[in-house]
Amino acid sequence: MTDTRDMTTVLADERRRLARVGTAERVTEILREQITAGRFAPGTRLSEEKIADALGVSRNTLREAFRLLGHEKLVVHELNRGVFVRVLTAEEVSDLYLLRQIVECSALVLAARSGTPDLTRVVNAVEQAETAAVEKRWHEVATLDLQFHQELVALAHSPRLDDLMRRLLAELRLAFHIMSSSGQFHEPYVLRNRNLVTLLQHGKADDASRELQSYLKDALSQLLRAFTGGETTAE
Amino acid sequence: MTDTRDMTTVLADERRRLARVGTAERVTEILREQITAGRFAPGTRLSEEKIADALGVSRNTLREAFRLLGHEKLVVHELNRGVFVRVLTAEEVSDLYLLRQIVECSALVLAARSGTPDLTRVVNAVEQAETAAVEKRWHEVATLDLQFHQELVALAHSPRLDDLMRRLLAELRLAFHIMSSSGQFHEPYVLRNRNLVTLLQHGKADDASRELQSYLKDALSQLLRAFTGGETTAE
DNA sequence: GCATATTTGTCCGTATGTATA
DNA sequence: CTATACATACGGACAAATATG
Repeated sequence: MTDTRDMTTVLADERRRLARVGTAERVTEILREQITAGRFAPGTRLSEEKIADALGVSRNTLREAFRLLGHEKLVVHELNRGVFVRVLTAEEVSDLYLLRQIVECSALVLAARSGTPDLTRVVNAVEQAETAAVEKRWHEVATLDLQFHQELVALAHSPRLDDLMRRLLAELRLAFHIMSSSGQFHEPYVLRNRNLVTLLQHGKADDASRELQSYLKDALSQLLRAFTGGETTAE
Repeated sequence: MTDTRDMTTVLADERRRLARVGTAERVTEILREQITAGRFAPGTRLSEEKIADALGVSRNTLREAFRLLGHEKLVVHELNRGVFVRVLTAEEVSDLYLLRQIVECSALVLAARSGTPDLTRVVNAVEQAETAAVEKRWHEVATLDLQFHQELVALAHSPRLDDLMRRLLAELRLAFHIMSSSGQFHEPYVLRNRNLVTLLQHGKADDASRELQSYLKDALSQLLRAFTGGETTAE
């Protein structure tokens, strides 16, 4: 068990081990990307045979990928019927926002509790979103808005909280895609994001937490209106 | 699409659909049970061939179960080396408790916010734990303690929060099994559980939340001492 | 450092069961 | 009710990586 190899060799080995992923994982990533990007609309059935064929992998491997996506709640698995891109109900979206509020607000409080947080990544996300909004690049605005919130949670330095937030946002993308113009949806929140940053920069974490709470409440209302109101078919 | 069947037939069909699960799911349940009960010690490698043979399922099916357990973080999957029962580090246990505190305390606040919560299930869990503790049935005490906390979260009526808590506790069991006497560990907390219930019964949800916070802080310290201190081999 | 045995990763063919037109 | 399409599960095969002596 004694390691006769020098440090660089060991690290190179580790790196290879971490970098290398199996086919199933790669397939999972591809499908996740397609789903969160909205290219597979919610409700779509994902045929085992067609996708396995298209990606050039066996059905066994694809099934492993489906299980993983099912656990991430991006697809639902109906026995003997196949997997479908998840269709969120209004209740589920509400529940998601409840959890989102808990996670994000807790993260802010935690971040402030352990000294002054480093806000550079958060600030970066807001600024990029601001310029993207000016240039009306809505798709980028949406992506950067979500990244902003991910960075907010990252301030708490908790791997598990980060992971939880990542999954939450992936699921929420499903909800956004139901709306016709998922891009503009995020636009008004860029301003409020900036506001949040300002509060944090002045050490007012509790105020930021409260503002974030009402912020998310508004966003949820807007989303729910899109659900109950017009059945705005995407694209 | 018109449904000529009567209501009871339709419901019976639905019921069957919900109840039936595939082999992979059943295998997952069996393994989860074995792992959380501590019969597979953390670090143990789970051989595909042996387990598939023992359970009478094919390797492909077992692998699907492994993926599911991996996503629940009960096992880790090392490429070309197999799956191992997860070994938690001290950092991971701390992080786990951080999330646990967020989830449980938030649940208490949420429960109080939406009217007076129904405490019957919570009370039940405490009382059963109390009698089990008197009779020194430590294994039951442990189970009931965890159930108590699950019921606490259930007060918030959030499916997602429930699910999150369930997974959290399953992972925590891995940590408990590292200690020599995981049973007695829970004993002092039965008293504090009763205390929490009393606070809730008097509508003092905020006080309960604060008490729970220091409660969990103590439990974590105790756990970490077991980690860094004696390498108490299980059994 | 090398050769070997073991184990996993991936794919295929097939038989069975299930859902739906 | 039948036929078709599809998912489920199995067992076998071989390649690739790992562990062992």
